[in-house]
Formats: sequence, structure tokens, C-alpha cells
Amino acid sequence: MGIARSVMTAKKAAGAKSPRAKPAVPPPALKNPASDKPGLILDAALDLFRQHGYRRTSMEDIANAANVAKGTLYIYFKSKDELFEGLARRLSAQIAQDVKAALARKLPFEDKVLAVLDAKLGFVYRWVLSSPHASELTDPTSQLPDDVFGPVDQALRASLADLFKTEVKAGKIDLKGAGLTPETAVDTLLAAAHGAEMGATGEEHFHERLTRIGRLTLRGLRSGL
Amino acid sequence: MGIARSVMTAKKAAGAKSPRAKPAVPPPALKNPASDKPGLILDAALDLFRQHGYRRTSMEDIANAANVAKGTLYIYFKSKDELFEGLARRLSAQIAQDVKAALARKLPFEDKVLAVLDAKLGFVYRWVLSSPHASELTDPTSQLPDDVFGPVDQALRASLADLFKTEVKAGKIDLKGAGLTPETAVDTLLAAAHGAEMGATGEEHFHERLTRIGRLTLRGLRSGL
Amino acid sequence: MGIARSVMTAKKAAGAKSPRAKPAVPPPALKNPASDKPGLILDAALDLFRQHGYRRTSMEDIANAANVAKGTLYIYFKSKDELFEGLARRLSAQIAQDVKAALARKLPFEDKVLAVLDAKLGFVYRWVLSSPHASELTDPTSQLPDDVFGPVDQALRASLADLFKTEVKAGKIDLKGAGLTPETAVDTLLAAAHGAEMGATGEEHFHERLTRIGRLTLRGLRSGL
Amino acid sequence: MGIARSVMTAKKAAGAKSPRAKPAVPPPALKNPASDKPGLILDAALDLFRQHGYRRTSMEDIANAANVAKGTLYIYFKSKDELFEGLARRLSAQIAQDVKAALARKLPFEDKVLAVLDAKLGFVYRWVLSSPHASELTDPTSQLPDDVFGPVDQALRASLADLFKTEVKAGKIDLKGAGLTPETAVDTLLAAAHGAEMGATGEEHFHERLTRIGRLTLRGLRSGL
DNA sequence: TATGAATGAGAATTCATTCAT
DNA sequence: GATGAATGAATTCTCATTCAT
Repeated sequence: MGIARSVMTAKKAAGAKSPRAKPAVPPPALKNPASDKPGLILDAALDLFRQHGYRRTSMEDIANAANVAKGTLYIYFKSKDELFEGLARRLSAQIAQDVKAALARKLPFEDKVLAVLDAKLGFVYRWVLSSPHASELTDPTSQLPDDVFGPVDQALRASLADLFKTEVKAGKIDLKGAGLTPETAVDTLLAAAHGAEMGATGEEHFHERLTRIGRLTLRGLRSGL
Repeated sequence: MGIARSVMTAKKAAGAKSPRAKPAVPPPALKNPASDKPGLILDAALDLFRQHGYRRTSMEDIANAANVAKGTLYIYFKSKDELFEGLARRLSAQIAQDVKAALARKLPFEDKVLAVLDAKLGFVYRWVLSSPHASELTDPTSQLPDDVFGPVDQALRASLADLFKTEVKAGKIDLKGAGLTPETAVDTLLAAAHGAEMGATGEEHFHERLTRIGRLTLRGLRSGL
Repeated sequence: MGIARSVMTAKKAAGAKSPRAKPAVPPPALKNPASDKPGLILDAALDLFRQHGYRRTSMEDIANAANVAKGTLYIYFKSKDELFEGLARRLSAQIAQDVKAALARKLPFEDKVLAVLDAKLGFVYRWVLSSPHASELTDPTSQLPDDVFGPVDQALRASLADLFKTEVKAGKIDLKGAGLTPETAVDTLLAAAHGAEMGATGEEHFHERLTRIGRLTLRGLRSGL
Repeated sequence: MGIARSVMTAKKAAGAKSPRAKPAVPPPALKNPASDKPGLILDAALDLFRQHGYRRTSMEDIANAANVAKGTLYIYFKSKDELFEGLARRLSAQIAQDVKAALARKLPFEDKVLAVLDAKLGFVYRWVLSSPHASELTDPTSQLPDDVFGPVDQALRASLADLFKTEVKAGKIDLKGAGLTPETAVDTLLAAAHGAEMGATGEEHFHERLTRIGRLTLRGLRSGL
């Protein structure tokens, strides 16, 4: 089973033009793509976690959904928590890719910032936050090692800070007037954007919010205010 | 045992003047104020949930911490989930009070908005989100009845929308220019503010963020941009 | 709330003529009939035991149904098991009365035997065996003291044996031919009659069976076979 | 542990000639006959249920007696009630076999009827009714699915009815004279026989009763009465 | 690698009984 | 006598994890 994986690995149709167009993840090359056991296991797990939450998904459920024996799970993941960590790592890797792609696109400042926000938050929303059990998936153990999402986040912040600096130099935005440095400005933007998920009722709703938050925040940074 | 309640019910020193001043909760009258069993149980539960999370706090733990027998928990709360709901209701009631107080204060527009945001989010942050197990406390069952937080939220939104309208009439802010109605503006503001919690490392950090988000967002609404 | 007792104590309309007519129990005189607490408790208990079985009826249920506090039950009955025993004693007393009445009636031999069987088994059937939880009511603890039903049974057997002896003397039945003594004949008859309850689907069904068993058994005892 | 199973599966010495001869059960083929886990569990359970009753036998007790872990019980039986149902099914299967064997024996009418009654009721008596907790074993949940004992009972009734019809044709018995059809005659006989269990003090006592009831009932059916 | 039967600590919940008022 | 809050032992059931095959 696993609509999850099929979607997560599906290439989106190419020629999208909006800032939100975001391609997805090329599956890592496998000798026999049909037997990427750990991948299949994670697919099944994601599906089930989203549907029933972490607590109410048993290792047995995952094994059944992945068509492997329970013991097999423990060959690839030392524990249920590590299996979850594996999920987080895969998610993180995919976000990294999407963010990188967004940054590489040739777009005006504001559009690019929105594209980046969408790459990061939209992805998470689609795969995690839109689940009725999102809170359990945020981190069921509160133990995700720093290296799971940390590096991606660092890189993102650095890149956005650079974008901001450029824009400041160009006189388009005025951080000082708002009492901010590039870093605090980025932090503020990301935090605010993160709030878009709050009680969002669907992806459309989420995106409208995200866009409004992004635009309003950037508006507050404009020069000559 | 129970710093939670002592803090939650402690009267804050009166004459605070900063926008962040937070009044608190008049305990409901009790026959024997020294033995508000359900209250003591909730105190113990909140403490433990914050420390160890919902899943890893057993009813036995709660009973021990509250110095009552396991069975006593079930006199006041039908199940572990209902106990959690009780916690949420108490939280909600306290937020409602604080928000109301913030709205009643005589402050300039921006300060009042920040005060309201702080009343709502700061309270939640202090009692829920600052826990390493925050995600589990958001709603372990994804089943909190609508009437727990809904009404408070509705009222808050309505009040903020009124504030905005007044400010629009006074020509101080310009929602149309930002493509917003009072309601979408409030939604955007609240959502953005909600993001302040994201990975905050402490209450100070949280507040700085919240303030920056609030100010930046309001800045984006100013007239004559 | 006690349909049980009202029925159990209700006087049946008088002039019934069939062998099956069986009057019931005059309530013991009480100073204040409205406050026969133990009686009301037993009424409630019987009701509930019949509906939900012994196991699934809690002392709290009984207390609620009897409109007394839980602690009150323990004033009149030392334990749940003793409460049940009280029920059994009341039942036994009522059977004793009905059997006595049946024996006192002026009826031909076969009719009288059937009337006695009905007094004993019909009563039990109506109040115990017709419940879906009969098996639990037969004796939830397997600990009913001998003196609860024993004496009634002894008396019944003795009386029936006398009836048989008389009938033998009159040459109407022939126990020797069937290899029986009066006592074994009575035991056989009672045991067989007892089987009438087996899977009976209602009181009518039960009575047809009981009658057929009685008649067929007595038929097997007829002289000149 | 487990005299239960050893007896229940023990082959009785072959050539028994009395009406009471009881053949037994060919154990289903097992990979490892020494570890029929569900069978061993049922053995332990039957032992304990007979000794202490259903309620007072905990799953833990059963697990200990069967030398398996508590969780193992739930591999084979979804719940305590289903475990009981398993017991009933095994019992039913064995009764079916014994009844079939009794019907296959070449015996005169009356002896065969007695043999059949003994096959059905004697077995139940030995394994269930002779327990001091029989009432709890009759059906602790009042929920045994119809397909557990129903089919066996149906088949038995049909076979006995056939026997009766044959005997009627041969002029040996006279159902009409007793106001019965073959089916009601069978029902009456079975019900009466069922009563043999009532307060039986041991297997001998039970059998005497059963035999007397059977003979007396059949005697009542004889032609030319 | 892969399996899946077996494990057993742990958790939530129930309820007969007690006892201070 | 009457109450009902409080108790805590007992019970059923779950599920992450192990390990012999």
C-alpha cells in the first residue's frame, strides 16, 4: 500500500509557472526499485501515522501495511522511535531539495521568498500538519536529534538572510527602520509563516494564510515607511 | 508536587504597567478551599504532562502526585482523555479572563494588540508550549470538543476586528491597501503570532519573537505605504 | 425501580381454577410499608440482576435503583454475596408458600402433582430462569448455604412421596414395576421436571414442557403396564 | 497441569459393550504435537474454570497454568470470552463425535436412546456440570453464538426423531396415545434427561438419575397403555 | 535477511468495601 | 441509621521487542 510514497516520489508535471510550483523527489537509485524495503516501510508508516497517529499505529500495523514481517522492521529500524526518526530524515531531505530548488529559481524578491516559504512549510503541511494527528507527528518522543531538521533550517536561514541583505543594499527594504537585523528579520518571517498552519482547514486555506502572512510581513519591511 | 497550580492561581502583583501585565484567576469558591480535589488532580496532571508528556504519564503517576488513590481520579474524570479535557477547559477559562483584562486596559492601539496577543499566546506558551512535550499537549486525542477553545477564540477575533475597524476609521491603518478585511487581517495577525512559539527556547525568546511579529505585521498595515 | 417487587408481592386475582393458578406473597407487615429498606433493596437488586446479571450489576447500580446511598446497602447486607443470599432466601420463602398452597388444594392426583411442580419450578422460572442471565443467578458464588433452599426441597419431597404412597395403595400407580421406591420416583420426577427449563423460550413454552414431562413421567408409572 | 486435556483426549479402551461406552477424540494433526498451544491453553482454562469458576479465574492464572505468557493467550483468543467460546466449541465437537458413535452402535431401541442421552449429557456432566461452578460455565456471557451447540443439538434431535418414528412403525411405542409427535416426544425426553444434572452429587448419582429418567419416560410411551 | 510466535512490563479502568461526617 | 467520597487490589488487554528457525 502507500499512496503516501507514490505521491511523495511522484514527479510533478513540469512546466508550472507560479511561485508555488514545486517539483518533488527523485527516488534514490536502487538495484531493484521494487524492493526498497526501508522505503516501503516508511511509506506504510507515514500513511498510518497520518491516519491514526503515532500512538495508535502499532508496529504490527506497519508490518502488515508494508507486507513484511514484524521482525523485519527491526532489521532496518532499531525501534519504533527510530523508525519515526527515519521518517523525519526522509522528510527533511525532501524539504532540503525543494527549498534548494526554490532558491535556484529566477524570481523577483517577494515571489522567491514566498516560494521558499512554501517549499518548506507547504511540504510539511501536506505530509504532516494536514493530518488530524499532526500533534503526534510533530515529534512523538520530543527526541529528534538536532541533526535531523537543524542543518536544513540553518541553510535556509542563511540563504534568506542573504536575499534580505541584497534587497537592503538595493534599497528596496529597510530592516533598520523596523529595528531588525537580517537574521532577526528572517527569524521573524519564518516564525510568522510557521503560524499559517494554526488550525488550517485544508491546503488551500493554509496557502492563503501563508501568502498573506508572507506578504504582510514583507510589506512591513518596505523602505520609506 | 504542584508548582503548576500555585503559579496558575497566584495573583500577580497588581499595578503592572507594561503591555505584558497579566492578571490571573480568582479561584472558584470551595467549601473547603484546602481540598479542591479536581483542581489538585489537574495541577498534578499538568505538571506531569509537561514533564513527561501525555503518553508517558500514567494515571497512577497522577494519582501519586496528587496524593489520591487511582480510583479517585475516576470520580472526577471519566477517563484519562477527559482529565486532559478538564485541563484544557481550565486553561481556556484562564485565557479568556486574561484576554478580557487585556482588552479592558487603556492602551494605544498597537500596545493593546500586543497585550492581547500576549494574553492569549503567552499564557499558552507558559503552560503548554514551553514543555518539551508540547506537541503531545496540543491535543493528545485530536478530539477536544469545539466548545473548549472555540468560544474564547471567537470572542477574541471579534474584539480584535473591532479594534481594527476603529483604527481604520481613524485613518491610522489601511487594510484595503494590504488586500485585507478586518477579519482576514485578524486571522493573519493571529496566525503569524501563533508562529512565535516555533522552537522558542524560553519565555524571553518567545516574547521577543511575539513582539517582533506583532509589530512587523501591524507595520505592514500602516496607512500611506 | 422495582417492577420486580410490585409483581412479586402482587396478589393474583383470586378465582383461578386451573391447576396452574398460583397466588403469591403477602408482604410481611411493616410499620411503614413505604420504607422497607432491605426489601426495596432486594427489589432493585433482583431487577438489575435479571437484566444485567450478577457480575455486571454493581453495588452502586443497586443503590441508585433503590434510591439509597451505597453505604446503606452495607447496613442491611454484609456484602454483595450476602445481598444475593437475601434474594435467594426471599425467593425460597415464596416458593415454600406457593408449594404449600398447591398441596393444600383439592385436586386429583395428577393435577395436584402438576400444580406442585408448577409452584416450585414455575416460580423459579418466572423470577430467575427466564432472565438472559439465569446462569449467573443460579448461584453466583456457588456458596449458598444449605439452609436456603434445602428445607423447602426436603418438605416438598416428603409431601410428594406421601402422595405417591397413597396412590400406590389405591392401586393407581405401580412403582415396583418401574423399579422405583417412592423416594426415587419423586427424585426422578423432580429432576425430569427441572429439565423443563432447558432452553425454554418463554413462560408458555416452559409450561408446555413442564406439563408434558410431568404427564409422561406419571404415565410411565401407571399400573398394569 | 491439565488433567483436563489428557482425559478429554484419552482414547477410551476400545471394545466397551455397555450402553455407556464412550469413544473419544482423534486430536487434529499438528506439526509439533507436543505444542498445541491453543489446546494447552484450553486445557488449563477448563481446569481452572472448573475449580474456581469463570469470574475468579484470571487470564494471568490461565497463562501461568498453561506455561505461556499472558500475551500468548491473546494470540489465540481475542478475549477471555472468546477463550471460553473456544472451550465450548471443543466440547461441542467432542459431544458431536460421541453422539454419532452412540447412534452408530447396534443396540436395541431403549438402550440406544440411553446411550445417546449419555453421550450428550454424560459428557457435559463430566466436564462442566460436575464442577461446583457449573452455573458459571453454562455461559458466562449469555452470548455463545448459535453455531456452537446448535447444530449438534439439531442433528441429535433429528436422529432421535427418526429412531422414534421407526419404533412407532414397528408398533412398539405409541406417541399419539401420549399426545405427542416425534419432535415433541424428543424434546420432552431431552428436556427431562437434562434435568438429571439437577443437584447430582457425582457421576454415579447422575447416571442413575439419567437412566431412571430415560427409562421412565420411554415407559410412558409404550404401546397399549 | 526474513519470519512471526512468544514475551511480559505496563496501562487504563472497575468496583466492593470502608469510614468520617 | 444514612451518606457518598475515597480507596486500592484486581483485571483485562496492548504492543514494542526478542529470538529460534
